[in-house]
Amino acid sequence: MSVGKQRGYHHGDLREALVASGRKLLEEKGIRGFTLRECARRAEVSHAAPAHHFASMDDLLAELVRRGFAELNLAMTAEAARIEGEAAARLVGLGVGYMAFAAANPALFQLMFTREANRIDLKEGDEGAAGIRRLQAAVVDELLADASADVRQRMADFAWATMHGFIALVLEGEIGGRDSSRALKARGLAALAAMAETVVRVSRS
Amino acid sequence: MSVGKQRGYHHGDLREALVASGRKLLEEKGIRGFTLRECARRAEVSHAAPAHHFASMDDLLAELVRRGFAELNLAMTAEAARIEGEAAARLVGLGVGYMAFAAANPALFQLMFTREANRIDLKEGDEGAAGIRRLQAAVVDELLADASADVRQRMADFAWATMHGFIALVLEGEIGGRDSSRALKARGLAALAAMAETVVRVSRS
DNA sequence: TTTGGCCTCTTTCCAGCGTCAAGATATGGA
DNA sequence: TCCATATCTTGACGCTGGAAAGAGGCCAAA
Repeated sequence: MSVGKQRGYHHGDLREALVASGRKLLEEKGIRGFTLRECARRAEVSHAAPAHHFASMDDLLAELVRRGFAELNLAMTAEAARIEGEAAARLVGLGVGYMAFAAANPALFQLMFTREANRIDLKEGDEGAAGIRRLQAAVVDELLADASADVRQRMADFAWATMHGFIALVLEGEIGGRDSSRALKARGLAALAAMAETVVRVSRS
Repeated sequence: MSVGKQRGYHHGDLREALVASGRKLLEEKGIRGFTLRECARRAEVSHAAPAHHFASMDDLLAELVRRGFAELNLAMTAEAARIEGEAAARLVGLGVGYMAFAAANPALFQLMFTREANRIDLKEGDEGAAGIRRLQAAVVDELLADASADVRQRMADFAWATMHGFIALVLEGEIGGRDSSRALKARGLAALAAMAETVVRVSRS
């Protein structure tokens, strides 16, 4: 409903409208510039209306984070599926999907991974980043089928740390601040390649 | 002055007191729970007093970040200096210092590396994380003396990404959430070892 | 079709926030 | 000693998140 039409007393789908305006606002102003009242304003609704859909501002932020993880999962899965090659190539693919999502949604990504500093608690049933860990662990386990559980865990740590650290530093401008997008991608791929190579080497030892 | 003594109209060293109370408050409440008025309250001063020492709240936060980078630099330097071994061992040492600082100051560390999302701008002369990059680059260059500038840069990226990513994920509870401190350190050292080994391997090819 | 209950949204209010302006007070050099 | 200046307080403004109370529209049961 309501594309271009006048809306009456009821909004129609305020919850989704708040999620959409909230997400845009988060990217525009950063987490500290995020306000519930501005979200409501952009949804053309009174400042108290959101309370009927989200118990608090943190509740809306938690929903954004939840959807962010779902999308991140999708981005990684899609990129890995595009690759027909071996497990090592798929490991790189997961990293590419991870970085692509982060680059497209920098503020949301940073919020997803600084929930502690921002005191954002997910709901009970919400699994957070567990899906991402599972995606990676599956590929690492495939590469290290003969290794001990300990080695497999350590290589999964290492793989996640490398790809997470690289894009986190890029988002802060600490890596490749002046690089072209093209050059930056090359640097990212180089980091992912070094990571995958290390995992593969362990599998052969 | 003033340990246990009554203080008069003037505080004596309000600037340092605000930095101290601010840092504690940041760790206690997280970035979104940080308020200038609470800093002032803890320094036993009126809510408007900080304005004479910091132009704004962000100005105080920027000062905390600035000092954070200085301390991080020190922690890394000290840990690397403790090590008498080869460059590879010192590279691991830098990572140990990095992680130790982050673990001791989680909220500050996360703020230092999410300035973008938090819209914290450093002052003109402030070099931010450049010192950290230099520390790492020096060791990596030593290991890869014969390599091209491109390879050296990519290995520096890789080294920083791995150690940053690992501790960032630990702070979020994504890695080693249930581990003992001892087990967690072992996992961190394993990640650093895998990283250093990769850099060394490149130097031999 | 009418009616009554419920969900959605608005209005109003509160305390706390960052920041500014104006006034009070102490300090230290002339 | 005196006064300019730096430091701190008080009070005010508009903003925020949240609670409370009432108005408006929807829908199912009668």
